[in-house]
Amino acid sequence: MDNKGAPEMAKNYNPQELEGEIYREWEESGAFTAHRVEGKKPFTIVMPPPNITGQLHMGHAMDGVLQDSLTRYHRMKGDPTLWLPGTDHASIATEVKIVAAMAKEGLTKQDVGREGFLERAWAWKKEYGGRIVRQTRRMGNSCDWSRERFTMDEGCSKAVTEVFNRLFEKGLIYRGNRMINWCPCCKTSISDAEVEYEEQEGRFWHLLYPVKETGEMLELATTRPETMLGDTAVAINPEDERYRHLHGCHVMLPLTNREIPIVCDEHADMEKGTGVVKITPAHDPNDFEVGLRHSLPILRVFTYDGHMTGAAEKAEADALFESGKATVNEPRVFDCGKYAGLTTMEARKAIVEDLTAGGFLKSVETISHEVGTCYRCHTTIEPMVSKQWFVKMAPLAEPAIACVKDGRTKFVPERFTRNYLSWMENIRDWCISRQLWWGHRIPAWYCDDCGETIVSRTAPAVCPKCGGTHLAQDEDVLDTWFSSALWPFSTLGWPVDTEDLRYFYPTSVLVTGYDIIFFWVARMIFSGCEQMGEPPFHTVLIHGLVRDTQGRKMSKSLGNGVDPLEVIDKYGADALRFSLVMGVSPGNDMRFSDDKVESARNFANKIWNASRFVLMNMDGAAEELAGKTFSTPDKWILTRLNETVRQVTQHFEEYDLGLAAQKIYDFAWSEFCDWYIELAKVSLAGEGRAATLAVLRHTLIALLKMLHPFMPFLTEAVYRSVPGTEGTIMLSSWPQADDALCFEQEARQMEDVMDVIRAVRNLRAEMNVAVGRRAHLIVRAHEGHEQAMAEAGSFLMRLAWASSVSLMEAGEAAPAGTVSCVCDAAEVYIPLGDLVDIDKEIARLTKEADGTAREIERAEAKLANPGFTGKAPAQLVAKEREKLEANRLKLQNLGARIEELGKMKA
RNA sequence: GGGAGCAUAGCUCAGCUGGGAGAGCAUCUGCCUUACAAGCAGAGGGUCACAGGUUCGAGCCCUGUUGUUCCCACCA
Repeated sequence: MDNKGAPEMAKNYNPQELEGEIYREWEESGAFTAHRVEGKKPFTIVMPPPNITGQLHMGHAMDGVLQDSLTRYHRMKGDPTLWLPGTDHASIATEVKIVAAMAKEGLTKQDVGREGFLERAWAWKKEYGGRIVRQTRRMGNSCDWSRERFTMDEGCSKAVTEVFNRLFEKGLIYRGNRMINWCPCCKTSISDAEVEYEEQEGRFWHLLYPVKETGEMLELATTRPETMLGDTAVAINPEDERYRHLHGCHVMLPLTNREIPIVCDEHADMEKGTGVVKITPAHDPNDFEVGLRHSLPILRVFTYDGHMTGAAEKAEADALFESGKATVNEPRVFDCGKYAGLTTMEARKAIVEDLTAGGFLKSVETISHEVGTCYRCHTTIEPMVSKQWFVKMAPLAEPAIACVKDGRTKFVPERFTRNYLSWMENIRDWCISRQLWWGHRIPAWYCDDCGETIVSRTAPAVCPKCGGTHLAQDEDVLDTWFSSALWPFSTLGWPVDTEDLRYFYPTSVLVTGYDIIFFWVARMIFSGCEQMGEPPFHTVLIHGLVRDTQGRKMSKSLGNGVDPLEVIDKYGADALRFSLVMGVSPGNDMRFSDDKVESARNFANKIWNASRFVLMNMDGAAEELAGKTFSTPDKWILTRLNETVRQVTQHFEEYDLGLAAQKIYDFAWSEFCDWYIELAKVSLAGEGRAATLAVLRHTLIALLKMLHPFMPFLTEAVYRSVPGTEGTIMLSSWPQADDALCFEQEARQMEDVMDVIRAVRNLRAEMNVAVGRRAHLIVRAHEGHEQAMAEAGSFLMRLAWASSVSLMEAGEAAPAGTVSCVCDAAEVYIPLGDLVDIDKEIARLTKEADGTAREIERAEAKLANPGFTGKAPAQLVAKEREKLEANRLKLQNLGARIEELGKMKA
């Protein structure tokens, strides 16, 4: 790319004309492609792969902007930078969508079969994965598309198989009958992390179970009376004096006439209710544990699709036992008889009715309690005993805890560390098998002949145990998070020892929302520690959720989601990007509103026009700073720029992107545009033109560079038009703070002049003097500011709308018929003829004098305090003294002026 | 039951290791001043939730209270 001259620039920035073209050029030129440079430390981010369920939403947009900003910043700093993109097959979420889509055609999974279903799934992936990638491009994200991955591509699938085998070989993966969370709607198990608890109103049924030995009625309470058919015991606390006489006794389970034991178990809490609790090992996690401790039968009464079991289910289970294939903890099944086939809710109603009729219901109470629901479909979760694959977590959690505790992995903001640790420290085994079709099929085969389980990297031909050939692969697939857990290294080539893997792993920063710390971040950390020997990233940058204008979560069902593409169409990608970072702080939610995008768009336009001004004046020539003599405004803006570069860089280093954006915004608008460009108009007309052109160019370039990570398109478009620039701004160098371009003293002097200008503007506005009415200014410089004020004339003319400026000697009497303002560096008199009202003028100045007097009083009190002068930093005390002196002087000047006016009046 | 966040201008939010409170939007006034009306120059508007404490000094640190949001937890 050769950047030459300024093209005709439109009066308003028009992003639509530029963005697509610029992105194409970036991509075609290979600017996004990461290159390994031996000896240089890389900066790596792996993109949290969006689900291929649909399209990107605002949350993705923000997530992407943060990552792209960091990526672009590091690329400009010269780090070999890789941002690796990809998508996630999202097993359950996608399957649910496809099933719903098929339902519209009147088809079910069974209708099309596994093969047919997977065909549809891949077609879905092609369509929606492609859409997501297109959206990501439109956001301007500079990811390395040559390294794009998909969780189910060949490499990632190999990684999954490899990890499964390794963990199995180490005994960290096992299969067994355990209590799992069953979603009767999705018809699959889900992990603990996938259960969302919702507060629901429920009932508390107080039941009466007759004790066989004593004939008394034992009262207990339950929220789920329909589970009672599966009760295999009643528990009391061994310490409970109330029931000591019942140790070793039995109850007759109502409606079934089944005799079940009364067991003593710590689980029964004496403080709660009657201290008696029914035990249903097949349908309650606690009861399952109690059942294990007391070797109670596990009796299932629900089918996997939410109905009561009957004769058929019972026969099936019995056959399993008879064939000897039932494994440990395999549940028996109860034939619910008259309730068989009812849904659990129907059964509840019927059972409660029957209990009432039989005199077994004592009372009903309304309560509100937390109910577990499926995070995908929000159906109430049914705890079930089921044969599933699990990852043994305790050994894996250990190093994952250690690396966060010893700081090898840090959370930003830090408070999420505690969250992570408490989860990891209390982790339970992870149920990884899913009764779904879309996903990585579990690499386990079962021998029909001898029942052997074979876990293998490739499909075995014969059973290693019996030599039989009747092998069938496990029907289930893995939890979608099993493959995303490997993302930081599977995407770099693992298990193959690739150069990318060696160079880019561990990655630098992981950027994601706090809502998936448990699902994903935690699992990546323990997977990285286990497979790679070191955690997958050194920093986890956590951001909040994007909410709507009313603070609600954006969601499909509420219909309050905002499509990033629509916003881009209307305001441009840069405006959207900027609105998603400006003023947000790490870890906190933000509200999205059109107002924010609009103001970001306005900012983009401001930059565009400031650039237009600079380029117009440059007229194609690239003035350099070297050898120039700078004016005071030149030195001021260079000093301010220097400070801004320093601060912005620091904010980037600390991941405070919101503050970085804010600093750039303030500098660009309030200092560069509002002041420097206006001041520059003066010197551009005079002999300082070349120097000012050089400073304008220098400052503009630095500003564009700092802004580039947030507004890549605009800054690129302008940068190319700046004479003397080469190539793309993307690959230009990040600005450096430079002490040689720091002029503190002149900068202060400039601020003094700006003060005077503000005071005059203020005065004029207060007196309603139109800009068109130019006025003569008489300036009386205060001691030490004579030189500065002598030089300030031209600036006052232009920025304070003076017709002429004259200087007054210190001792000279103030002119009559003027209004005045008193600043630190000078006082200014403005003859405004008939606009001047001496009484009003006296009142105005008196008010200001009063304020100044109060200010002096405050400072005096502070300085009289030995605590302050003794303990506060010397610099601060000095500053306070300086301020006091200045105010004393000001008060004196104001007093003199008021007195003068008083005499004039008389 | 534990833990965390938030509470600052009318609204949405910033505020770095404590040293006289800021922005955007909205409101009001005056301006098409030759980069920009998507703009310019001004103005008004805050007991920084409440109560204590530490400190010479607290929006910021500590304790408690209230309100609010969220996370975790096997309260049958």
